[in-house]
Amino acid sequence: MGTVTIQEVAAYAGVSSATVSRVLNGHPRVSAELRERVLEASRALGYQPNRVARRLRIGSSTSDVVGLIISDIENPFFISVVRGVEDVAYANRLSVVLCNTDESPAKQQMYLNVMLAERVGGLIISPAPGSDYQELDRLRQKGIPIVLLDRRAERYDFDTVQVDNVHGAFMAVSHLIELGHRRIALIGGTAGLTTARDRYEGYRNALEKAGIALDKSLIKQGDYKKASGYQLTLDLMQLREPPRAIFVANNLMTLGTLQALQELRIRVPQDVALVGFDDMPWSGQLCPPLTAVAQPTYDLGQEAGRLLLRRMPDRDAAAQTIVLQTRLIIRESSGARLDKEPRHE
Amino acid sequence: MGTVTIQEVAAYAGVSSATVSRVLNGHPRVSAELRERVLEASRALGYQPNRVARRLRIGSSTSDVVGLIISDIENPFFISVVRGVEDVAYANRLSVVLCNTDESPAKQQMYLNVMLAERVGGLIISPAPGSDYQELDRLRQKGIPIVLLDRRAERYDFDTVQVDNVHGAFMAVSHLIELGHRRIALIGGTAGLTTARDRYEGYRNALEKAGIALDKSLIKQGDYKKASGYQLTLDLMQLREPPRAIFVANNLMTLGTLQALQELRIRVPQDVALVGFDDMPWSGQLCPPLTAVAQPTYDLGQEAGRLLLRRMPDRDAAAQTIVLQTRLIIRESSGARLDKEPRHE
DNA sequence: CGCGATTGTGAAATCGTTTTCTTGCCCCCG
DNA sequence: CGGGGGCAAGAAAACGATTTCACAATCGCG
Repeated sequence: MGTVTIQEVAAYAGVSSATVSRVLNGHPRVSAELRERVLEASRALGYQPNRVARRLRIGSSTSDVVGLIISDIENPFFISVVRGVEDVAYANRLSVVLCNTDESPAKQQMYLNVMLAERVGGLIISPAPGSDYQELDRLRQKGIPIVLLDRRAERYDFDTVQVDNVHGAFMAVSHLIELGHRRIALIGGTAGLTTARDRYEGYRNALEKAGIALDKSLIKQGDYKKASGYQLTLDLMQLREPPRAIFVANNLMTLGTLQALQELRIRVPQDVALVGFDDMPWSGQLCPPLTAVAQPTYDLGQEAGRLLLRRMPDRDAAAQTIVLQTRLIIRESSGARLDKEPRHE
Repeated sequence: MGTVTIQEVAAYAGVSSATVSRVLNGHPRVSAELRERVLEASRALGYQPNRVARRLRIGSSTSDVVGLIISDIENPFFISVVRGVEDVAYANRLSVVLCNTDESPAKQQMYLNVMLAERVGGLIISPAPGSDYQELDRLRQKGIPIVLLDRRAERYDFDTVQVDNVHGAFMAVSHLIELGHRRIALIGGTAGLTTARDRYEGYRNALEKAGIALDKSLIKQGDYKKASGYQLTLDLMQLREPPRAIFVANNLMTLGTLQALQELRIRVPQDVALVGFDDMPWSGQLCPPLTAVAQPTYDLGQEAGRLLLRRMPDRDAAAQTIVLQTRLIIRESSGARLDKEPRHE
C-alpha cells in the first residue's frame, strides 16, 4: 500500500479521473462544486501525483528538474558555480540535481544516461576530459537543452558559459613579470581541456610580450588535482636551477604546491613567488595569503542557469557563448608590496 | 528524429515488442536467431529504452539511482561524505544524484518531492534544521529506504550514520584545558541539530570534569556558516574580559573566526588558542595550521552507502545506528608544543 | 503413435497520468 | 417550439515499456 492513485481520489470524490486531473492542473472548465469535492478528496487521501506516469504521458518537455553534471565536486570552484545555478533555478521553481563525474568519461556517460532516462528538462554540464561530444549532441537532438559550463566543445556548437582564461592567465603571469621575475614556472591543467589550453596560452602570451623565451623545463602538466600540484612542485624544485616564481593553473593544484613548498621549507614569497588561478573563500587565510586570479564563479553558475532557462522554451535558437572576465587579487604570495591595510577579504 | 521506441525496434526486426523486451532484459526463452535479429535492430536504430515508461510499469523497486540530500554543499565536510557515498554506489553500479537544501526546510521538502516523484531506489539525507521527520517517515512508508546522515532524528527510528560528537568536542576542549586554559569560549552550532547539541554537551563535560564553571557569556550560538563564526568572534573579543581560547563547533565557522582574529590583529595561538571541529584538506596550510577534531568524513559516506545498500533489499529490518569515532589533530592553532618535525599533512 | 508437457512467440493487459473524443444537457435565438 | 452552440463531465485512447495470457509447435515418454 502507500501510494494513492488518481483513480482512488476520483472514486472517493465520486467523479471521473479526468475531472480530478483537470482540477489539479487548473483547467478552467470545471464546476466549483466538483472542484471543491476533488480538492477535499485529494487532501483527505493525501494524494501525490505519480510524476513518472505524468511524464510518460506528457513527454520530456515539462520536467521541472534540471540536471547539473560537474566534473569535480571537490573543487570549490564548482561548488560556487553550483550555488549560482541553484539560486537561479530555485527562483524559477526548478529543482537541481547534481552529479559528479570525477573527471571520468565513463561516469559522465553513466550520468548522461540517467539524465536522459529521467528526461530532465535541461542539462548544464562541465564536460570531463576526453568527452564524447557526439553523445551530448545526441541528447540535445532528443530534445534536452544543454549548456556547457567552464569548458568549450571544440567542434560542436553548444551554448557555453566560460571565463576569459587566456586573459586571466596573462594577468597572473604579467604580474609576476612586473615584480621582476623571468624564470616563471607553469603548473598546467589537464590535457584535453580548453581551460588548460587557454591558460597555457595566456602564460605564453605574457612571456612573449615581455620578450622572455619559453623554457620547456619549467612547464609541467598537471591534472587539476591537489596531488599533482604537490608532485610537480617537488619536481620543479629539484631542477638544477629551480624557478623563482610559479603560476599554477588551478586552485587545488595551488594547495598542493603550497604544501610542497611548506614541507621543503621554502618561503613564499621570499624564495618562490606564487600566483594561482581561481580564488577560494579562504585564500586570504592561507599561509601566506594567496595571490590568485579570481573567477566570477557564482555569476558563472547564474549565467549558465539563465542561459538554460532561455533555451528551454525554444530549442533551436542559435547557440550562444557567454564569456565572463576574471580579476587578479593580489595578496602576499606573489611578493607584491601591499598597502598598509591589506583588505584580504 | 528524437526517440526510437521499442515498437520501432520490433517492426525493424520483424518481431513483437514483447520479444524485444525479453531479449533486452535477458529472458531465457528466446531463440538465438530472434535474439540476434533484435540486438541487430536495436543497435542499428540506437535504441535506448525509455526509463520513465519502464519505471511506471515496474514500480519503484528497481531504480538504480539513489538520492543524496545534503544540507550545505559549501561545507567541505559534506563534499567528502558525498565522495564516500559515490564510491560505494559506483562500485555497485548505482548512480548518485545530489541535492543541496542549503539548510532550508522548504528546499528540503521540494527535493523530497523530487525524490518521491523520480522514485529513487534509496535516499541518504542529512536533514535540515527544523525538518519534518513525519514527512520522511511518509516517504519511507511509500517504500523508499532512507538513511540519515550526520544528524539524528530524535523521535523517529531511522537508519543513521554519525560520529561521536560528544566525545569529539570533549577531546577538543580537554586539549585546551590541558594547555592551561580555563576561559574557553564556545561558538556553537545551529539550534535544533543534534550535532550542535552533542558538541555543546562535550564542551560542558570537559569543563565539568576539570571543575570549571560554565560561563554563559562565553557561549555563543552560530549557524555553521562562515559569517556567523566571523561575527560571533568579533562579539567575543569585545567582551570586557575576552576568552583566551575558543572552541568552534564546525569548520566553516572556524574560517570565519580565523578571519576575524586576523583582522583584529589577534595572534593565534599566542593571544587566543583555537580548536575547530571538523578538519579540512587544507587545514595544515592555513595561517596558522589548524588544530581540529577530524571526522572520518569519507568513511561516514561509505558507511551510509553500505547501510543503504543493505537496507534496499529488505525494507523492514530494524533500524540501525552506526557511530564512528573522531580524532584530534594537533597543529599550531591550539598552542601545543609540537615535535620538531611537524607532520601536518 | 498419441497425448501431455514444454517452449517460443505474439496479442493484450497493465502501470497512472493527461488529453481527446463523446455524450448529454442547458441555453438562446429564430 | 425546434434546433444549433456551448459546456461540463465521463469514457476511452495514448504515452512506452513489461508481463501475463493464449496459442501453436515441438518434444518426450509410455
